[in-house]
Amino acid sequence: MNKRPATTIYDVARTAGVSIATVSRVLNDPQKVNEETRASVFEAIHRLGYVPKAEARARAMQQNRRIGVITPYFTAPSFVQRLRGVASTLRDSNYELVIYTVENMHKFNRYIETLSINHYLDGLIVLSLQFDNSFAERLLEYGLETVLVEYPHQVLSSVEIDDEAGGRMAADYLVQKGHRELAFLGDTVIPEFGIHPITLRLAGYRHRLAELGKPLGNDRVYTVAYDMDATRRLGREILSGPRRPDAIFCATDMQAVALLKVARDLGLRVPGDLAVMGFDDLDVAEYVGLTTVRQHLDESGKIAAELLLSRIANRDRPVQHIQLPLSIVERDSA
Amino acid sequence: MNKRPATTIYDVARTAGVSIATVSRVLNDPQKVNEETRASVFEAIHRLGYVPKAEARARAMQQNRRIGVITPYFTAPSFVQRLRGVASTLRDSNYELVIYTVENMHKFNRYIETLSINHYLDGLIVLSLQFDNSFAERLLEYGLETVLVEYPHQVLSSVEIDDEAGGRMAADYLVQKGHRELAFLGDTVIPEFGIHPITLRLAGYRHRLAELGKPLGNDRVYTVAYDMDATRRLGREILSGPRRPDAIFCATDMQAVALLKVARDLGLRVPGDLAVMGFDDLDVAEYVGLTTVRQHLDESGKIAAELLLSRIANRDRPVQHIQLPLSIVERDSA
DNA sequence: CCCTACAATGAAAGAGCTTTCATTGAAGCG
DNA sequence: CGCTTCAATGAAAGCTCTTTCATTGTAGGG
Repeated sequence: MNKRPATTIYDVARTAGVSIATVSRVLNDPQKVNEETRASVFEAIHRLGYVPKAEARARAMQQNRRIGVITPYFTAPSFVQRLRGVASTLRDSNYELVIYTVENMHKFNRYIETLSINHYLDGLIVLSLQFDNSFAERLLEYGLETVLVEYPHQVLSSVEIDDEAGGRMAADYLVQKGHRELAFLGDTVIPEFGIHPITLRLAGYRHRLAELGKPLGNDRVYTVAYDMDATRRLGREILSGPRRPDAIFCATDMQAVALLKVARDLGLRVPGDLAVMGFDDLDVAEYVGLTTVRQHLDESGKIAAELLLSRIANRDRPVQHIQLPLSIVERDSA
Repeated sequence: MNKRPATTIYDVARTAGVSIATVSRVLNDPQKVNEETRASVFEAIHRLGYVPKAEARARAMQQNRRIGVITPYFTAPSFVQRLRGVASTLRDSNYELVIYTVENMHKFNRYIETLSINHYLDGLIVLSLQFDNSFAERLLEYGLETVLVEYPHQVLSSVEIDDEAGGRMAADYLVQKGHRELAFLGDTVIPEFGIHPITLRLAGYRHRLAELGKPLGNDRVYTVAYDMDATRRLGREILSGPRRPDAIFCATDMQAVALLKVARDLGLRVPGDLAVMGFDDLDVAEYVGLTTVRQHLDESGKIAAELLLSRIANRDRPVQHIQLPLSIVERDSA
């Protein structure tokens, strides 16, 4: 049995009349090599049927140039927007973006284990997932650089916002605009992922309202599943009921948008009869003119990615806990 | 402090007090090394949690399979929604999702070339990018299974919609609703990616309108950059001008939403004074109650992924060109 | 005892890549 | 024209292992 030795990068280099370095570059960083050279290298590759050996490649590369993002099954626009931020940073950094979606903690657990062990990511970004200590230990032990978004942790870098402050800002804003009958609309807690910023937003709102002498009664706090239809149904109920609030702070833009629509359907003038305020500043907020508390989602993704890259480039950089500022974006709804 | 990037064979050797050659032998050819030595090497391996690195990576690359998605820099909601579909299919299939964003054809070209050769993806999905024959040849030659979305190609599988038919459907719908002064609003052509469904949507619309005896004059075709602000400005102009149309078909939901907002700001009743119709059925269409031509973006991503997986599982499956149906989703705006 | 045989081991040379660093030639510019 | 800049390239070092080959020590055989 005569084994034909596989073609290597050397064969390609010889055939194309260049050095192996150039061949390697053509494959990994093509913009660094001249158009013509590139063409002729490709031709050689093509003619010899060259396929790089994964094992040798992995060996030579200290890095993989891959960043993973773990996110809850990404159906919520807020995840998408953060992801977009991550992608925009990674795009011009020559890192690949690998996405892992998890539906439950179990799967999350599995990802953490296998990813940390087989060292084939250079860094990890975890979006909006509860993160317990055992995960952190594992990651540290295996040296997988990680940045958490929306869930702080002692020993890992994180990017967060102050949800409570956001609630307070909304309270201040609405009261200052002269509204008297304030309410809150949020979604119900999903226990699965154990993270629930909504609770904090409500707490801040409520607390501040109390300070301003307009305590928020429990009958003014509505909760509903994170679902358009359900939210609209509830909205209709609230808005056509006897004691209609004149301003509602919604825990997320999605709910605010649903409410806005109901209000319009009912012929209410916004913000005259009803002020609606959201939280997040999703793209859609701009489309419909929703006044909202902006948490700059794109930016949070961007910053998380930048943080990660800087730590990867230099392991000595300290762990950081970045608190992103919130601001009120005034549009037409409140 | 557990700052361990990765344990190498050298660490093990040092710990066990032997040379790396011996460690290697213990792993690959154990009977060649003395019983006691072997035991102590194993102990060291255990204590350090050593996993042969290069090998582990290569193995991981071998068995963890990867699907790549190439998309234009994903800022447009329609890409995101398709991506979501892709992710949802891949999620329970043991495939990783790797995302490549391209800003121009040049970079796209690069990706195609290197990805096909590197053998590093098991399949590829291309979203909304013009795809010329040389790409297809390259992919076929290197056996990288590919599915195109929104851009048909002879020899590669694809998932498409009939944009022209969509335009016709809109025309039918609006005319049947009794509107008389019809117009069209679309975004200007971006030559970069060479794909422009908008043109087709307009063509279908115009053609059908002509058939229905209501030819669309050029003065009733508005174009504007794909940008909220610009669209709103133009919208204001159109709607407050002398010959206001009573129905506008927008080439994309984004524009329809912008227009809707302007109409409301101007106090027009929708759909009484003005009917607005979109195209895509983005999430936002539902939020704001936009009547639109649905192309089921999530579904297109899902189907593309399924198609891809089935071809990967069985190379004999035929190439398919799937034409996704369009439908009109009647909401409140028209 | 000396000599061969052989088991156990380490030093060092690959293996097939990537990446750094230095070199070269061609612009750009005052 | 000299001088700086910069893109394109090759030489060589480096990555983590495997394998070859030389070395050592020990056990038998004469």
